[in-house]
Formats: sequence, C-alpha cells, structure tokens
Amino acid sequence: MGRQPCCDKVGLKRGPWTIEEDHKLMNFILNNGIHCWRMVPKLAGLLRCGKSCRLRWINYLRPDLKRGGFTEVEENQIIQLHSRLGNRWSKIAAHFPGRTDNEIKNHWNTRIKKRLKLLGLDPVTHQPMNDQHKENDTKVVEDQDDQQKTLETTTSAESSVDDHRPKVEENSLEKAAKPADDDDQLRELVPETKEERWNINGVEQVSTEMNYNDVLNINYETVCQKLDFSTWMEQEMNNNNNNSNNIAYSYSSSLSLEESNNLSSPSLLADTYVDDSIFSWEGFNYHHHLEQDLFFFQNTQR
DNA sequence: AACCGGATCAACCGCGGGATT
DNA sequence: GAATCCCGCGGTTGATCCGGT
Repeated sequence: MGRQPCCDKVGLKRGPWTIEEDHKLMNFILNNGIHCWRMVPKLAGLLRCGKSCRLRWINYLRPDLKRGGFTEVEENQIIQLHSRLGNRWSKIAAHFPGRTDNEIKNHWNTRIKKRLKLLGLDPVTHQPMNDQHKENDTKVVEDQDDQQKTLETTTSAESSVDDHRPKVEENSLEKAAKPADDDDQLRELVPETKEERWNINGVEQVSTEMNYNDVLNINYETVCQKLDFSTWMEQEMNNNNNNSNNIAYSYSSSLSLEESNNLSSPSLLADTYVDDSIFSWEGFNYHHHLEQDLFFFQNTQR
C-alpha cells in the first residue's frame, strides 16, 4: 500500500549552493521542466534532496525573479495585503510577480514590522496601539514573535480589561485571525484597478498595482543593467585560453556557429545579447538555451 | 585592528493537505 | 478507508555582512 518511500537523506549535501550546483539544476530544469522534484536531484546529478532543489529554484534560480530591494509602493502593498491575509506569505507573494514568499516574509520580519511599530501600529492587527498595549504587544511580539499568541493576548486583553485602545472592529481582528479563504475572495476585496487607495491610521495610502507585463519589462531592464557582459567575457576568456569564439558558442547554443564567429569582441556579443530580437522577455521560453545562459550569468553576478 | 551586536537573507525543518497506491 | 508520499507553506536558524566602539 502507499507509494515508494521518499528519498533518504543519508549522504545528501546541505548548506549553501555552489555555482556548479546552480548551473546543474538550472540546466536540468530549463531543458526538462519540472515533473517530480524527488527525481530532479538524481536526474540532474545533484547530491541534494528534492525539497532543497525546489527551494533553490523557487527562491533563487527561477528566471522570472525580480531582484533588488522593495519599493515603498511594494511595501505599502505588502502591508495592505498582510492586513487582509495575515502571514499567508505565498498568497501575498502571488500579488508580486517575481517576488518569492520567502523574500516577502524576510522583508516583513526585518523591516516592515519595525516600520509599523515606529508608526505605532500593531504588526499583527494593523491597528493603532496605545501606550499600554504598545508595551504589552511589543513584549509579546519580541518575546515570542508568534502571531497566534499575540492575537490571543490582544483578544483576551480586550475582553478582560477596559482599556483605552480604540475599539477594534470585529471584522479586522477576524480578518487577521481568519484571512480570506482563497484568491477569489481576495479579488473581491482588492479591486482590479491600477491605483488603489486605503487608509492606515488616518493616513491615506496609495498603491499602484502593476500587471505582469510591467514587471517583466522592469525585469528586462534590471537584467540588462545587471549583466556586465564585458567583465564576464574577459574572465571567461582568461579561463578559456582567450578563445572568444569557443566561449560564445559554448555558452549560447542558440546562436549559430556563424553568428558566434561574427561576435568578434565581448562588447559586440553583449550588444547582440541585449538586442531585442534575441533577448526579449516576450519571447521567453524555458527551453531556450540563450535565456538559460543569461540567467545563469545573472545569478553568478551576485 | 579586533571585537561586538544588530540586520539581513538563504536555507532548513516540521507540518498539513491533497494525491496516490 | 488506510497508509504513504509529495508538495507547498510558514516558522526558524545560522552564516554573513556591516556599522559602531
């Protein structure tokens, strides 16, 4: 009964990924797609568990990842979504193409939480804290950092103590504790408008909702800016006995041999890569060798 | 220069839910 | 229906970075 046993973890590598491992995983996924994470490490020749590979791909190697810090608009949007969804990071991340749940979660815990506290807002309920509760809630959050416990503290205090805190609307607490069940419900809450306005602590907040194409266009710019082809090519030339033709061909099987022979200099190659006809998000294809090389380069830049 | 503490973030862990046998 | 697996999620950890002393 049941299925085949899961992979045992004996002899599997852990810890930070090497560039070689990244390249192996990326090459495998871009060429074969993902059918079963459990099989990926075996087929890709990696001494990792499938879970680790999945995480690495989703949080780091995925080609459509948006790099860089969060903008204020994004932060405000995260706050807004968190007030409605709670700590459902994957649901929140779904509204930010190119951002991962891990990234958003980290950003929330390290920055936004503090920002809200500075504004006198409870990061859990998103409601203003008076002095007494600011002290209590902060202590609970700092000591336990546990949303459920904080919620219990807050609600029990509310029922047992006649505090001076502004009365919290039943719905908002309920929303924090029991977020919307699915995206459909959320869509009802978040209008499909380009610009959205809401209110935090009496201050109007404005968020501009980007569509997926906008994000891809930004990614295009970012990738172009990040890719320092000349530097990379110089390094590669040193590593490969100064044979640029071989490099151009080996790292871009999507270019014909004739094309790569015409790329006489690193800068010319860079220009050719960035040219719309070759490097375009519109034509992005997981099985396209050029992109897999580009994104490998991109990630090795960090 | 060395040390320290806080901030950041990649990676891991454990769990729950749905799928599979 | 039970047992087991796989995947995805959220919480947590630990390595690294960085600024202050």
